[in-house]
Amino acid sequence: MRDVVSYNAMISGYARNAHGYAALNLFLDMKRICLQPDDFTFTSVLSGLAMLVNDEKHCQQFHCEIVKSGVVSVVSVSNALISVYLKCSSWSFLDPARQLFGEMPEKDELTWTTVITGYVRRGDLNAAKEIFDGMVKKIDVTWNAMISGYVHHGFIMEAFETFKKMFSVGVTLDEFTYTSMISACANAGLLKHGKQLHAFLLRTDPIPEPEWSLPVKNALITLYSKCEKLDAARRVFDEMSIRDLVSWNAILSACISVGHIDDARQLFGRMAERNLLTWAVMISGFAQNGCGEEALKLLNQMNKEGVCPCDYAFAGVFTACASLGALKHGRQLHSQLIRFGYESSLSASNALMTMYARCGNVEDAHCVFLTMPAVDSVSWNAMIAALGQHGYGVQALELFELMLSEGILPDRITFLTVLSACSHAGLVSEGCRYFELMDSLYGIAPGVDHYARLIDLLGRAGKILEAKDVIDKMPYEPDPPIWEALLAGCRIHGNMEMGIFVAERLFELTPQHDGTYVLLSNIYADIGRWNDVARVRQLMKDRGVKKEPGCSWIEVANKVHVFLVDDSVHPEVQYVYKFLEMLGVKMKKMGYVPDIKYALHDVESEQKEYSLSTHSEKLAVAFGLLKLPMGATIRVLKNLRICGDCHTAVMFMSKAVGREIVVRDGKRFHHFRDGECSCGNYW
DNA sequence: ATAGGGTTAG
Repeated sequence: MRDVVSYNAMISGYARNAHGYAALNLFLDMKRICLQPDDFTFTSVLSGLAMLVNDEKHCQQFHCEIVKSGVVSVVSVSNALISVYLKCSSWSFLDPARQLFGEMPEKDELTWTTVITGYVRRGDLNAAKEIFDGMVKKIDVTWNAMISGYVHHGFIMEAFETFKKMFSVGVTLDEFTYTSMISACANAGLLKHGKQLHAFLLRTDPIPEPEWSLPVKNALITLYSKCEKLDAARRVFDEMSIRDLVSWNAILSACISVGHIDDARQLFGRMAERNLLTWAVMISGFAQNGCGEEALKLLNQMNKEGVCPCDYAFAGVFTACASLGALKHGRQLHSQLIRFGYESSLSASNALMTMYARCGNVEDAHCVFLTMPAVDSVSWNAMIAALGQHGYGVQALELFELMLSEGILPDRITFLTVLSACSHAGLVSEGCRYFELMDSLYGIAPGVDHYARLIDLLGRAGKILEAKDVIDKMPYEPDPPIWEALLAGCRIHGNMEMGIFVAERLFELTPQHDGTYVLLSNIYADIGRWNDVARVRQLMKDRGVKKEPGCSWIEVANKVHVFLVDDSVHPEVQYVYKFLEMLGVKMKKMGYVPDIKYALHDVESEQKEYSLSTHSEKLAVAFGLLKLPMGATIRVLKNLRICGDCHTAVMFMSKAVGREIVVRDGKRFHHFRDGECSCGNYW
């Protein structure tokens, strides 16, 4: 015969196995045959319902039933009811839970802890804390729940305070406590504290190290990884006797974050099991480390293996397309993104914006920005940066002001992009003003990287002495980017004396960096001191410094064509040379004079002109003119900064052929149209 | 009732 006891057994069996509705049906069944449910029945059905998401209707129904049945004073029943209330996503369900909690004549640890974790999960740490403080007999789970709540919501100080208190009142720390605290240290980059926890765990924990739970060790991998201690992370990983997917993903992202892409590739290959996270990490890892093609291939492989890419994977491939300048490919992926239904994904859209911008297409970037259903500070920063890189300094600042007026607080990245935007557009006084405001109004202390932008801004504008003055007074030791910015200013404005001084500093700091030699020799070349040019070149040779070869590329018919200086590899390069020769005649008639001083070599003038005319950017532009359909914008990408002569030449080309030409160099974008460049010769 | 792995902006 079916009696209450047998129903209860079945219901609790269903509930334990997450069959909430099956449990519910049995309960209704009981009522149909007029069996009176008891407190155990209610507890079981409710715990089944708690496993379902967001069943608000049954929640309220049960509340009434329970009150009618008179079992509301049974602690386990009320506990279960509270827990179901707290699983509902709507805020209006907090109040009945809270009220029930207040009305309970008797509460146990579970009651308190359930309510606390309910609030923690909603991110209301203050409410959680209030209840926590009112709890007299706190158990370890309660402490751990509070700590993990603080950690998850970024309240590191509070997590530490709670941890200290827990320790001082003599509650035994368990692996939950350690895991949360170690991950707190990882998030905040607190290596010292993290290491102390690790050591403390080794010294005092009764559980021997090999038997520590996986989460503790996984958290340790992340701790060392986030603190840039790859060796330590690797050691933890290698010494684990059992590893799960989380361990593998953790060590994988550890390798990627320090740029060890070969190790990452190898680990990825060795993984017996992968999930969406694995793929996404690997794809963006490739993208960030200059392996764009591999990132794209991996997305294909993912599809082939029947794994549906998540939005993070898309963010990764957009980053890849951005660095490759693969606009067509990026567009195709954009439509795939929409087909997969991720168009409102924040991270994918942010990456998408940058993809369009870095492929030379600010308009589409702006379009993405405007149509995003929700934006965050990353989106604002990306759009401001896009405008700045393309030389639209005024628009960048307007957007920045709009951001402020919408109440979005700028962060340190925002100011980096704002300062660059000013620098590219020659907005000196504006840049200086924002630099001041950064600290005084927004409380962001400028970092050495902000100073480098300021130096760049002043240096480009010819305010070399002011820039030097800033360096002398700033609260940092000048690092190479600071000196490089100043040297570039000296180069533009022909300040030889300061240039030599700065070059000396750089020779001390980074003797292997080719840029210093190139800039210094250009300074000498500007004023015709060919002996010094030769001396610098010799110095380079003696020290074994190789100049990074210039290379440019262009996408034609979904294929990327790469050109090197004096290219002889590209199958159609001979046509390109011929075309350039013809075009050169027309350009010279229009007034183009090759600027020979940009050649590094001190050779005969005629040869100089020849060697200049074969810079990779000219080849790529010419190839685009030959191959792309009439009227299409030519988009060329270059690894180094565009040379002065090429810049002039492309201006003339744009006029001679009546085409728009966009060149992305190592620093920024140049939009050539009708003989002019968007940078206003200011780059 | 409590724990571990990710993304996008420079």
